[in-house]
This record gives sequence, structure tokens and C-alpha cells, in this order.
Amino acid sequence: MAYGNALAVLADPTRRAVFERLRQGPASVGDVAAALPVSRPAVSQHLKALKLAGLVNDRPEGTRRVYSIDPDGLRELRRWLDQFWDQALEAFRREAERPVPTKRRKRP
Amino acid sequence: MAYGNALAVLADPTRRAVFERLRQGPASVGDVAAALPVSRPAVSQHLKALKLAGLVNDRPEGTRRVYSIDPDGLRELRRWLDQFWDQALEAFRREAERPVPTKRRKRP
DNA sequence: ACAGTCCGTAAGCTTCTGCTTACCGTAAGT
DNA sequence: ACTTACGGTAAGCAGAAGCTTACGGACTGT
Repeated sequence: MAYGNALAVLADPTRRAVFERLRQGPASVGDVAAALPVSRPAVSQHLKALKLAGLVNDRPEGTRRVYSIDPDGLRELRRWLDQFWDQALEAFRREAERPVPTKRRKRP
Repeated sequence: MAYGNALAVLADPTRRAVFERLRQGPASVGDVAAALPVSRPAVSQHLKALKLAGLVNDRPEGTRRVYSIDPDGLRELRRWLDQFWDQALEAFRREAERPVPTKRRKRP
């Protein structure tokens, strides 16, 4: 049920902006903050949430801390969506084959 | 940027539960509410949000209102994720090819 | 050793959000 | 016409979430 965390984390716009910035390649906290209209601590908190959800990795580099995207979290989310997609289409097909909307009766 | 709405809507656990219930097939508001530990109005509000995000459809059926999954919203979300996935892997590959971590210098 | 840079965390506040209860409209059956 | 079933909306509230400022810790270069 980790995809739930990923969804919740990616729901916030600015946190998603942080994530999308990392999509271009690794970056430090300050780098990301410089590109966004929020403070550096805010970015730090967002990165923490992203890390907990398994969406990013981080490695120390001197006094800086470089974050990069972790494919694992994305993979899980993708799997959930694909599975959902298949099942939904299946239900869709079943429903389309039902010719008449079958007016709900009380009891047959 | 509609995928943002989809993400925000699917972030809430009970709303996602409503959505996943619909994955099995169309259902009325009461049906969904009966399967969840929340009140019927809560489900109604969740369905409204899902509908605004383009994730579900609804059609009247007598006094009842039958909701079903709308593939369009899911499709958009899937497209975003796939595109993100590809770009992230690309950046990943580029990074892997960089042999030495290149200790950040002040100025060359 | 000292100064400077970069970052994480705590505290606090404001805003948003999801839930419940109460009420009203609509459609069908008798 | 009246009753019953079903569902949407309003009002209100408790909890969560995101942002900022302030502070302290870790590493680097002089």
C-alpha cells in the first residue's frame, strides 16, 4: 500500500514541483529552493516527505546534500495505476455488453 | 495540468476507497457508502470531487444515481506518469555515465 | 581555530480538508 | 395526493498540512 503514500506526497503542487525539478537531474536543496517561490526549509521538508515515500534518494557531497529521483517509488505507483487501468477497462467492457440498463427491480 | 487534480483527488484514502470500489463496476451512492465506514453525504462529496477531476461519470437511474469510472481521467494520469518515468530514467542514465562524482569546485 | 556555507529540525500560525448532522429536492409506488 | 427512498448541499467543527522564522549541527577553506 505504498502507492498510497506516493499519491499523497505527489498531491501537493509545490512538492510536485520539487519532484519535477529533480526529474531533470540531481540537485541540492538550495538549488531546488532557488527555483521555487518558497523558503529553503520548506523545500527541505518536502524532500523529507518524498524520501519517506521512496520517491527520492539523497547522498552527502561536502556540506551539501544532493537529491535525486528514486525509480523504485515511481515503479510501484506505475504498477498500481496499470493494474487499476486494466481492471477498470475490464469492468467497462462488461458493462458495455449489458444491453439494457436493467431497471432496478425490488425483487425478482 | 489536469493530472494534478487527479493526484490531489486520489491522495485521500477514503476517496481512493470510493474510487477502488467503483473499479469493480458501477454502483450507487448508497451502495458505496454501505461498504465504507463513513456517512453517505461524505461519499457524495467524494464522488463530486472525483467527478470534477474527470475520474468518474454518473447517470441517473430512477431516484438513484449510478457512478462509474471515467477512463479519461485515468488516461491523463497514466500519460503523465509514463512521461515522467521515461525522463527520470534518462536522467538516471546520464548520471550513471558520469564516472567520478566530480567534487564541486569553487571555480575552474 | 575561526569564519562561512549548507542543511535539518522545532515552534508557531494560518489555511485547507474531510466528516457529521440537518435540511430540501426529486423520482417512483400505492 | 401522499409516502417512501435516494441523493445533493449547507453549516459547522476538529484535525491535518504547508509555510515562515529561528536555531543548531556538520563540513570546508583560510
